[in-house]
Amino acid sequence: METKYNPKEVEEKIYKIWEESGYFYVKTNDMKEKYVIVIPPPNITGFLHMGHALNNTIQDILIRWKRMSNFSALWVPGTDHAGIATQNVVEKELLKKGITRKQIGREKFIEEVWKWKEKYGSRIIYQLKKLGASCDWTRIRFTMDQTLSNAVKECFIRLYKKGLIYKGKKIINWCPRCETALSDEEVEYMDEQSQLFYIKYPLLKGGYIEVATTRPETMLGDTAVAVNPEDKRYKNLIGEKVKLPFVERIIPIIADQKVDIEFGTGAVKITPSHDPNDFEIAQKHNLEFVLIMNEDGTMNENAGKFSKLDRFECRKLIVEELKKLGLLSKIEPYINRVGHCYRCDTIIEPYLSTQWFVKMKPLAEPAIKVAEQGKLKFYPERWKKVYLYWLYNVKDWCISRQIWWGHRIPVWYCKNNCPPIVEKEDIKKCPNCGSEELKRDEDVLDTWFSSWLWPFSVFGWPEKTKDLEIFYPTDTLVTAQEILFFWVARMVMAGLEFMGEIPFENVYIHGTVRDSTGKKMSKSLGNVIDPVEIIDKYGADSLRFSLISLTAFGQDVFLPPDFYIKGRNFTNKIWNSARYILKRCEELNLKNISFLKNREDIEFPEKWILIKLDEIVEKTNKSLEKFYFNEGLNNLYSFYWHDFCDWYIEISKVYKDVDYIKNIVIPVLCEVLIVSLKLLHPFIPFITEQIWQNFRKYVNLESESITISKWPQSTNYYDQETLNKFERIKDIIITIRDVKTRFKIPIEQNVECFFSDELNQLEKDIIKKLAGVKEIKKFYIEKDIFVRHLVWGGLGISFSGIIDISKEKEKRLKEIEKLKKILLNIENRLKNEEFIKKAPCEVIEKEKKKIVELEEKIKNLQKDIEFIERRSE
RNA sequence: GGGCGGUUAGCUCAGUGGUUAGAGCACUACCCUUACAAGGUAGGGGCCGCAGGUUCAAAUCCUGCACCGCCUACCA
Repeated sequence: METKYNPKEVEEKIYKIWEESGYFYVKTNDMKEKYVIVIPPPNITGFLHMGHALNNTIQDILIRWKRMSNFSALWVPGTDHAGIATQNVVEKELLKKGITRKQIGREKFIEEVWKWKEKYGSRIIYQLKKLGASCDWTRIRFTMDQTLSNAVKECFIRLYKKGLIYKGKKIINWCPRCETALSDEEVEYMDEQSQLFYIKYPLLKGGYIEVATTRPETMLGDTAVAVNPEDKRYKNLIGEKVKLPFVERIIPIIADQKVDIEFGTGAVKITPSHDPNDFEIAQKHNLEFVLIMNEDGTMNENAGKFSKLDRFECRKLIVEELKKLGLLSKIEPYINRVGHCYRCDTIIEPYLSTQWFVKMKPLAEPAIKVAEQGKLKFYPERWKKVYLYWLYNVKDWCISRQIWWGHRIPVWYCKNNCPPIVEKEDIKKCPNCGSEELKRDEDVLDTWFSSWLWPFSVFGWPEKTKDLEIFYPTDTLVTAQEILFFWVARMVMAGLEFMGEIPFENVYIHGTVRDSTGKKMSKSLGNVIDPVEIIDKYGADSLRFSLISLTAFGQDVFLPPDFYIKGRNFTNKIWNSARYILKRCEELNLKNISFLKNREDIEFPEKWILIKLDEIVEKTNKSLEKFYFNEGLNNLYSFYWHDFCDWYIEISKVYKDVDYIKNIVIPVLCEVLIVSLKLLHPFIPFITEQIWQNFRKYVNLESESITISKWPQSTNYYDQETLNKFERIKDIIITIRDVKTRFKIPIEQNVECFFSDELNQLEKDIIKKLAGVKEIKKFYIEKDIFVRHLVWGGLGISFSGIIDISKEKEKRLKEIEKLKKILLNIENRLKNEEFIKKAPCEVIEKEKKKIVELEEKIKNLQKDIEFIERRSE
């Protein structure tokens, strides 16, 4: 074994073995209790980023833990076809060759997308494997697979027949660059510095009414001006007519409660085809609908002389012309929220359009119930409120997209105006009139319309497959807050609607990974830390360890650029400690080492580390059960490094009795190592597997791979006396080291020590080795001995030439002062009747004990001072 | 506007009412002691954002405030 751990050599090789051995494959004919996670399918266009790394590490921890705990643990992987994103990527590729999608046509374009998918679509899968994800790759799914497409069609048809899917003309979010409708969730709002324009609209009877708007170009589509019926300023104008500048349309002034008297001028222009509120008002008042834009964001013929202009060019021009006409009374700076396309960042246009919608209220009701009743659990729980709030206010879901890549809507229209035909199989004839002149709906479905079926479509729904029967519902969903509405809420609705059961019981929502200043990591900000780069340089284990160790339960994590160091150092520590133990096995030529069956006849250091080991098993289980991954991992870190390496392994070097070493020390070292490896394996799978393999030559290990080994159980091994004994030795050693450091005596320079209490030979040997002591003698006071008084007794250290003894006195005086303060506090607490009355007994007992301890400590310090004073006389 | 989260060591963060508030990194001193310098030993460093309150007891619970971040909403 090398002195430095080299993850690069190890990880790739090990992953291959895991995959080939089929450890991640779950057989349905040999089922134990199941534990199922379906992956949040990454986009085929995606690259692994820190968010993925965190998300998938957490899933892997859960799955590996459950797999070792004797569950049939299934993690279903897959990818998402990501309609708009993928279409954009492929379009850009084609454009490099000077080809547009419209030139080659729909069929050819889709072929191109499939080609692209075959080439690059599994990039992210490859990266997940690098991370160590133990998915069952035999069950990998893609949202455009035949079976999943079938599920989408089935879902569409069922909802359509139930009247939950309808086609309607409404204001939707339109992306003029992607030239498609978007759902409300796909729009990202950003506060932007814009302007509020105050425009005078000429009244037919003479004079003006002034309106305020942020989008003056939409005035070309105005069909009314609205005021609040209570507004005294405008009461007499209600029913009057306005002559709209430029288009010269005569439009009415109407009254509506919704108009805010306080805002702007109190009069609002109504553009029913380009604003959701105006749309509603227009419906109520039977106003005209005038669409003034083309799908690409240019003005259409209704815009008169402004037609063909881009919408923002048009805005500029309109403002100029209004100025010329003297109709622009003022411009105020104004901050408002502007919607952007979440795929291409283009400013969204609210746009009147005919689209397909899902009626959400009936689907939301059961999804609300399961959360309210606590059947669906959120970790951290606060997300339940967010989830419910969204569902209480849910609006209909616009599911049609005017793009080519995706699931095409299974609807045909007959030339003879028959009702739309909704069918799973492609049809040739109208079932109504027999006409063969049918036209299929051009649109495809929102990508999330396939994702919301994911927890059962991956198992073959609507076919009644064995997988579906066994694995649905799944157990835990691990995801980020960003897609709570997009995906989680909708999956719950779909699960309840189509399967009659929630798709998962636990929703664990982890934080967002940000840079060290709190910003989201994004390519455009240039603040991205690339996980793949870190895996290549320092190993997946380093990345996983550092990420999990830093990420508190449900909290966002701010990553400093050197965050991987903790994991890198720790894996190296594990590596070297294992190397040491292995070397000792080798030297003694030991084979088939078994763990101790009998823990009676062993010395206290062995007992101590085994007690500590038992304790860490229990702690780890508790942390994992509550999804407190960082707590679990940091406890393991501290146990392994500080208890095991710093203390026990060092003590293991003390023993000279070869039989005891062979029969007791080595088996204990091996047991602690192996059990620790198991506990660490879900977090850092590669290095733990590699060491497991290295030890198979020497230790009787239950399985050929740690991946399929048995998860440790605590045995309630405990003994207070051993713990006390160990603490005493620790205290003595630390004190000697401290004194030596203080007096600049090198650790390796052996000194003489004197101790008043009894010490057995083993204890003496341990102290000698770990504190650098030549000999330990019975305590007595002599001139050139430096004395420290411990709770356990007087400790003297022989030395020549103390450098500054007055500093020692000062230090003790300071310490006494501090302790006296604490002592006074506790004494007052104990004098307090309320405290005695109300505090639990054990707390009071604890406080009393503390007093004794503090008094003892103070006494010892005073003895030290007396000694120092006597010496310096 | 509403909601949620955060504010603890120089930095990134733990701390789920009960000792004298912790970790990693960074820092200081001494050590290449044959598992490990990606290491060892010892150490320095905190009005726990501010102001009140509840409690025998508050970093922890409550209220208000300040600042940072996020999510949401039809003030055009």
